[in-house]
Amino acid sequence: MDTPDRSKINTPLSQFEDSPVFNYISNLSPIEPVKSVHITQTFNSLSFSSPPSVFTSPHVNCHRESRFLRRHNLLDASKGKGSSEDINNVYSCEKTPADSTQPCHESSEPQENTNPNISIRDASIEPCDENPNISIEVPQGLKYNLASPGYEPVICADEADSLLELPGKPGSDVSYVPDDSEKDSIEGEMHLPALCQNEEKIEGPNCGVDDLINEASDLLMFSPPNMKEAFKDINKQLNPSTKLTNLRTLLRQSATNDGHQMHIVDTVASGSEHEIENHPCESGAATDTVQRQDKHNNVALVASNPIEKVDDKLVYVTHRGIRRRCLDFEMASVQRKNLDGKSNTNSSAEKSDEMDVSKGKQLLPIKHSGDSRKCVLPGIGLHLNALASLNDCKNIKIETLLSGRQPNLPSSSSSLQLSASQDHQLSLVPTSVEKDMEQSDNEVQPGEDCTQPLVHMPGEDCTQPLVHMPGEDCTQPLVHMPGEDFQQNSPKKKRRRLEQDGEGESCKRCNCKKSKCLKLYCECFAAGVYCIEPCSCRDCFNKPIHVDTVLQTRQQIESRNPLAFAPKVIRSSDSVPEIGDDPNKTPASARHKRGCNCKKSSCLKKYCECYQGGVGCSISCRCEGCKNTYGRKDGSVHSGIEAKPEEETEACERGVMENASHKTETQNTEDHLDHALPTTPLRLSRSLIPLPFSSKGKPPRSFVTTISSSGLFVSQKLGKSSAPRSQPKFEMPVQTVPDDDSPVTCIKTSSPNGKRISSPNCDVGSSPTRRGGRKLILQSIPSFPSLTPHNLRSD
DNA sequence: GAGTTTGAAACT
DNA sequence: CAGTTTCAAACTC
Repeated sequence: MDTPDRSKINTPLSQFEDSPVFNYISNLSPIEPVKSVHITQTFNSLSFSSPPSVFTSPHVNCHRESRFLRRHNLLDASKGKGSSEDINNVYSCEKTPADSTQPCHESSEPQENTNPNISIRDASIEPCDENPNISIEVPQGLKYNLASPGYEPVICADEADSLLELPGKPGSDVSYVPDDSEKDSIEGEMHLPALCQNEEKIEGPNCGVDDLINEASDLLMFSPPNMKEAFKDINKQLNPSTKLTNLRTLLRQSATNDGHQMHIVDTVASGSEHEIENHPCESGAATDTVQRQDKHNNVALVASNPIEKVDDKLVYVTHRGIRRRCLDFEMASVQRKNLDGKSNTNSSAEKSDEMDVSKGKQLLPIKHSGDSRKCVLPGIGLHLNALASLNDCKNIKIETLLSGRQPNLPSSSSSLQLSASQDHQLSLVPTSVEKDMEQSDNEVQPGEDCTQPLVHMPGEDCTQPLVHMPGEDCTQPLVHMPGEDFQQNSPKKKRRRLEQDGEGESCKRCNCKKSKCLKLYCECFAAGVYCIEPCSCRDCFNKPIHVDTVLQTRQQIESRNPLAFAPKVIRSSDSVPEIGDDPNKTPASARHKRGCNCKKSSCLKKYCECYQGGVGCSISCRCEGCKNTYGRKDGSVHSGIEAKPEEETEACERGVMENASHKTETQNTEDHLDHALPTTPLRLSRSLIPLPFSSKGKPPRSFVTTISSSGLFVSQKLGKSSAPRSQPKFEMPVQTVPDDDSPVTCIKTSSPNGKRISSPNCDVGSSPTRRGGRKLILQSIPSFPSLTPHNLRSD
């Protein structure tokens, strides 16, 4: 693949050089010509792909997440194929990411984050978000290229700078690359004009270069592999052509910087692709390295790319979509990396891997996080898991707070039906989540065990690794990743540890033997998450491969009980304690949706879902001899959460307490940091929460809710600040506001009898439910812009 | 690690 | 809707 392209590229370049036009352009700004060409290709591919991706079914989401694969595929595709829809999707996704990176918004993040990791995360994350939004965004990307000048030359320039000068070089390369892509002659034309415009605007000395660089970087983002080739060719050609002094300088810089650029670009574009990034980084060292990288990348891509096989695709995609899946997917890469790292000294490729590890420690982790997140998003669409996992991760890190977002995920998943609207929602959710995640990750890493994140990254399963990492052996995830079956790992121990830590729940690990992980017995499935390696389940169908089965099963279950996947615990207090109180008579801030039915555990053990969720029992509970430390059914314990400490004797409680303290601390810190970092969102997302909104949480709602939820969380933070919560499972009320609220209220309202309320009806609207809705709504309203819809709904 | 307890989920 | 069974987590040893 590469070879032919290179040859192609070379010829065009030489031609350009010879042409007077080329000279003229070079004089003005060497980049321009290149850009025009390059852009055209990129856009073309992107533009075409993007729209489909957006509208595509849930799978699309997954694809989005699987940027790596996509990229790889894209690369391959661009070189040779580029036929499959998936590929197109990938492109679109990539585009969006790239675009995102380019655009001031996205780019700003990377820039802002001095830490490579952060930048990467953001980049990776952003794309996902954007993707969802996307349908439109893709066009934006195009627009950007075309209209980019208008879009914000200044910002772009800044971004470009932030991206590094490297991009500039790459950009040149990129431009060449497009040339290579003979495909888009037409597009090329289109782009050219745009480029011209850009150039004109750019005409400013600095601006021109920066812009070019930016664009180039963008291009690179889109097609890293091409970039490499382009670089090679460019270097060769450029060097010969003395005319392009600027280019030379750029190239020289690029030689040193390439690695950085590549990293950035790759990270941003691919998000997850360690491999790619690594390669680029290595390549940065020397052009030769670039070639190697190209090969290496290809290899990696091939290996990693599941796309080749449909099943593989699904798997990978889903994985990305889902943390766990990401683990699998990434695991392979990780293993590779690890292997490379170990043996790496020899091969450049290996070096690249090492680069990832060493250099990238920051990057990798970030990337991983980002990837995982990304994956999550897709996963979300397919399965709630992703979200949950994300949340889990966040929770793990922060462990504190909020729960909020997962619900959204579930809802989306619950809907399963992937309507365009849903997609959008999904996209939205992910974005917020991702941001949060990113933030959290960023923050967390530093604060926590940075090492862990690094470790995780590879596997990423944010859920576990993150959790484990800190306390346990971060390495485990890696180990698992490789492919093992979690079975080997003792899930119980892990769970216990996690639980003790206080947040084990976030990382769901099941041990199902007969349910095939397709029933609510399975925690993973119930949480809307795919089973991961750590799981010791048997005959597990709760895997990306069996997406269809999972979805169908979910639908069936939801048909029976719309709230089946809804978060079991609702926290009213988090966002707005006061509001939360309403629903329940019980003091506890949060309430279990259905309420427990404990008879022997006195609601003092994890057998009790309320206790397990860190919430007090409510009227809806039918428990006997309730002694729930978080709040008794009779309401004796008012501040259930606060009360916890009293009775809590269990390690879990301890963990909770600790977590709570940590949470409070983290929250406080985060709150302070919120401005700088999106920590808040992170918290939210991390908060755990699993997922479950689905129940009724219809995807669309989740959408809205998610957005609003973030706001809610924010408000919560501000309002409550520290109230520690130990709610592993719960999701959050706020986010779910619409959905959850109804259910919650229903629960509460219905609960009087003491019987569980399945409450499908409740959602609709019993008066009581309205209350819950109101509360939630109120909370959400302030926080989010999107509130309007909610309000309307609530109304 | 194996076995028991527990309560939710699923089934009738 | 109630009762029973199934299931897997939680817990104990």
